[in-house]
Amino acid sequence: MANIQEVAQRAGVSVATVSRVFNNSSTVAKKTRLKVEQAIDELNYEPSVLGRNLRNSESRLLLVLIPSISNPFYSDIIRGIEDTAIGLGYNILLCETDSNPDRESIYFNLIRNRLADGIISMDPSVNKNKLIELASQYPIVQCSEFDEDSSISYVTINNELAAYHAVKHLIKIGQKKIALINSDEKFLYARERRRGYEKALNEYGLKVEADWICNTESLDFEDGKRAMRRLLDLFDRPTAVFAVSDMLAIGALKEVNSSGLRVPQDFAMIGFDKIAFSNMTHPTLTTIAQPMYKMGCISAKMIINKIQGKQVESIILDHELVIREST
Amino acid sequence: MANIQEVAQRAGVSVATVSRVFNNSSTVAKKTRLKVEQAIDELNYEPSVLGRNLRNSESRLLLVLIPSISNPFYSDIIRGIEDTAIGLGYNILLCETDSNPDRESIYFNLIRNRLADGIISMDPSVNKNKLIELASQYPIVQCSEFDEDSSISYVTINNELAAYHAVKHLIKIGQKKIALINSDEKFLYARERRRGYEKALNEYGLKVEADWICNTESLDFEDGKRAMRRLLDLFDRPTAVFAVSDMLAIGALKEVNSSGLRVPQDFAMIGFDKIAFSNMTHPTLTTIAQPMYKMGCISAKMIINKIQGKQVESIILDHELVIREST
DNA sequence: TTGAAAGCGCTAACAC
DNA sequence: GTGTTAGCGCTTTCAA
Repeated sequence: MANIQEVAQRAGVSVATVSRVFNNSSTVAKKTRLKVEQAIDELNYEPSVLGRNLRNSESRLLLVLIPSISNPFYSDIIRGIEDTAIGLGYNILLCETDSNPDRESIYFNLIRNRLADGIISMDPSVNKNKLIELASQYPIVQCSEFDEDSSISYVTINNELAAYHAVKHLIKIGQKKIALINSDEKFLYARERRRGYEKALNEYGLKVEADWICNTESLDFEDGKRAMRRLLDLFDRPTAVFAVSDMLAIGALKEVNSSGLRVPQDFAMIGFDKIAFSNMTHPTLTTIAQPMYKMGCISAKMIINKIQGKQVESIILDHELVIREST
Repeated sequence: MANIQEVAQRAGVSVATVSRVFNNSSTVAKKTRLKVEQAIDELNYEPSVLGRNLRNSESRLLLVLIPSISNPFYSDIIRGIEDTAIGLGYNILLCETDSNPDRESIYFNLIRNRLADGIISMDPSVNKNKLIELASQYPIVQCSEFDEDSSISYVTINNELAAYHAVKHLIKIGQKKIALINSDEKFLYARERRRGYEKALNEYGLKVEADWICNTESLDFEDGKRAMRRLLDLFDRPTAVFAVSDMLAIGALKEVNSSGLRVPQDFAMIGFDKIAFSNMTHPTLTTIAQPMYKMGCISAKMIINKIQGKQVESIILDHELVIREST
């Protein structure tokens, strides 16, 4: 593969001129530019990002940390990030952390190695202290997840209000015995969504039953199934469930279906996230939509602004109730 | 962030010695090594990958091209690639091409820019000629997809045989009217799976009905639904379907469910891929499992061998029939 | 066992 | 408008 030297030689100019042509520096005569462009074509030349980045100490690469790419929740966010970042001349390194601290440090080192210019983190169980420490030296933003007490900028939704709307919808369609399938409340969003759930119940004079609140270990289909099993085994069964994630709701739905109850006639179900699958279940799932694509776009814009030294502010976006067959 | 210079200064040695310590060169005295290691610790030094790579003209980065991260088919493969690659000192750049040639060239340029050392492509609709041209200059392997007439190494399964097994399973459980929901036959795997379908029918004296073969535009849920709708509207309806992808099968299943037919009593369904979601449907989906994780591991090993100049050979792996509720 | 120095490919400051 | 050259951070030869 040709380098800038050979192009310069072939075009009969200096390397500086070749560089100027590539960077659209205006101070190149048309004739010279033409000569150079021809040489570039002939040699099929592409500048080495390595050389350029070393010189400029930037890589134009963004790290995107996610726990698992198999979680469809992240698809649209990532598309938003990619579209925005590529438009602004940055490329994306998708990093699957598996919520594993070792995996995570590998990726953290990538930014300390200057192989990436910034990080967008969507990992809720990220090593908090390390992230905060890193954020004091390098550009970092959080998307969807965030820490209340750190100064890392974020983009997210109002989880409490969204949960409140979900539960209120169940109440409005006549449900009185509403259970909550929540994830581990070590996560901020889980605590917030629980608050929203309780707020709606209180507002309509419904009692919060401890038995009707399940906490799952993770957000998998199986967790949803298990939680639903537990609820159906209760003496005083609920007749509706608000699950804090569609995957949990889909697991719960599967369990309800298997038990012979009909949805929505005998049982109502509402999820959270509006993942693509939530429209493929039988029946389709009512859910809360987060503006994922937009969240991705904004977080990309945010991190790039931060990299370029601009001031950035955290943003809270609106959610939307999507009513489908399950309620 | 400290650089090698500062570490050398602090340790009272030359930069060459610091480099030796970092690269485990044996020719460093214990005492010197200790001094250097202390300086490294104190300054919290991490070598710049940019500098190192420029010098060595390697990046230890692998590109993984996939059409869409939201397709769960790729999850396990990618996990296999990651586990293997990270173990061998390489990091992964996940590239979503959206099957968009423009997107694709961005990533192709990354390797021409020496920002990546090799490519694992899983994109079936990749610009074939460009990929072949690139493969003549850079290390490239194909995973799952491949071209019969190119010399690019690949790892895949025997698609014809797998389809044959799927259809044979339907026949064995008494099905006689078996439809095929296939994707676009511009893809090699689609042509191969069709051959397997026809072979099984022929072997058991069942006629191949043109009406019972649907080709879909892409592999989405909606395509499966549409295809199933068409089949159910036929005067002479099939009573079983082999879909060449779980997503298509799940769409078809949804349509069957909605039409009031019961699965598996009135209608049998078999998919392909064993994506996680195929176990979450109602009823759960019988499917053909590809050894995805293993495919990932092998393709990673393969590309790294290729990068290191070793000879590599294409591999065909075994598949497995997973019988669940839908048949 | 260690150091000096060249050079990987590029950009930008400076000179002409 | 263009060329010369220093230097980004590192590894590796060569010499001591």
